Amino acid sequence: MFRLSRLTDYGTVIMAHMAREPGRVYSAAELAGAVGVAAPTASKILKTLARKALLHSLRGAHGGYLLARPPREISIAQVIDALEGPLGVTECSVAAGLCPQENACAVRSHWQRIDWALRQTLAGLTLEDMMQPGSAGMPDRRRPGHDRPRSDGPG
Amino acid sequence: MFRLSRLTDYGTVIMAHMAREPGRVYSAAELAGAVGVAAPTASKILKTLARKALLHSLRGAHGGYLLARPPREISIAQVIDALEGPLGVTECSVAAGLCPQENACAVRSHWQRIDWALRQTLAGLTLEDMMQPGSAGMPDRRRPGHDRPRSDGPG
DNA sequence: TTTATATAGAATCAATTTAGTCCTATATGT
DNA sequence: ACATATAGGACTAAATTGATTCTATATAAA
Repeated sequence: MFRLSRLTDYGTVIMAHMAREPGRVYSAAELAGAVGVAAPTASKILKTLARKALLHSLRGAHGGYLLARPPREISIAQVIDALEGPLGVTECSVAAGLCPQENACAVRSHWQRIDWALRQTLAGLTLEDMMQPGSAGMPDRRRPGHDRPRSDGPG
Repeated sequence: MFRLSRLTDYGTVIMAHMAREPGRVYSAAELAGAVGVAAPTASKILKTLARKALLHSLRGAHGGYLLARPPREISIAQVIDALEGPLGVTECSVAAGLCPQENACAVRSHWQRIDWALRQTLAGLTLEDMMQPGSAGMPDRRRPGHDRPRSDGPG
């Protein structure tokens, strides 16, 4: 599937929601309601994000969570790292080689390049970007009709 | 983990191996040995790739598989599509209508854009590229997947 | 024609991963 | 003291994945 886990997906939505009022304290229950996930699930995600220092937490009555930094200083790459560990397209692109053959080694270096490109994309996208609806406010968007990339093959 | 499945990983290695002699017919058993995966596993991957028309298959004695097109005309994006379906970073970025929050969700369009960028990267990388050693030789190697033998035998 | 080889495809089984929930401890405002 | 809220871990259930097995079919060669 090549997918993020659903918890990570929720996490980005929660973070984007919080980014709309950066200084505010949100309780787990409130955020669960706002983004439409079950309370224990939201709570689990928030605990992880707090442990990874992307959120600050306040315990006790009227406690909750708030962004540890301004939205423009929190990247999607950081959120993904917090919720599912170092990103990598294949196991061997992260850990030591799995392939006994020369050509397999060649494959590995290409995966690593892909990882790098992907990381660049995700590291350049911040919560500030993510909280804007649609594609209107995208930092480096391409306009339709200009600069069309080559298509994906025989399709 | 944001990873390709291991079968897809094997698939790319198998395809890269086959790309070294594009016109040649390889049996499943031979390829299994060459890349170091169990024969039934290689077979399963090859069947799928053949069904998706990235390989041609020849049945019967001295049968096997060969690339359906020259290596430079087969992209990694195509291999991934064949082995794990349409790539997409999140569920909602691929299929509409799964998430009740869809209309209100600010992040969806951003995921779609990331999908697009990733696809461009993978569509631009062909088997011809993959079979060239990229940069570094690899210091250590290990056998893929099957260092954990399953005992299904007596007992 | 028979036999050995090899893929097609479905079904199955086991292991792992993920999602979701629950419980107890601790901190804080009223 | 009490109500509220997070911390952290343990636990269960479900989905996904990896790997195997079985039957059918096609082909080359004896």
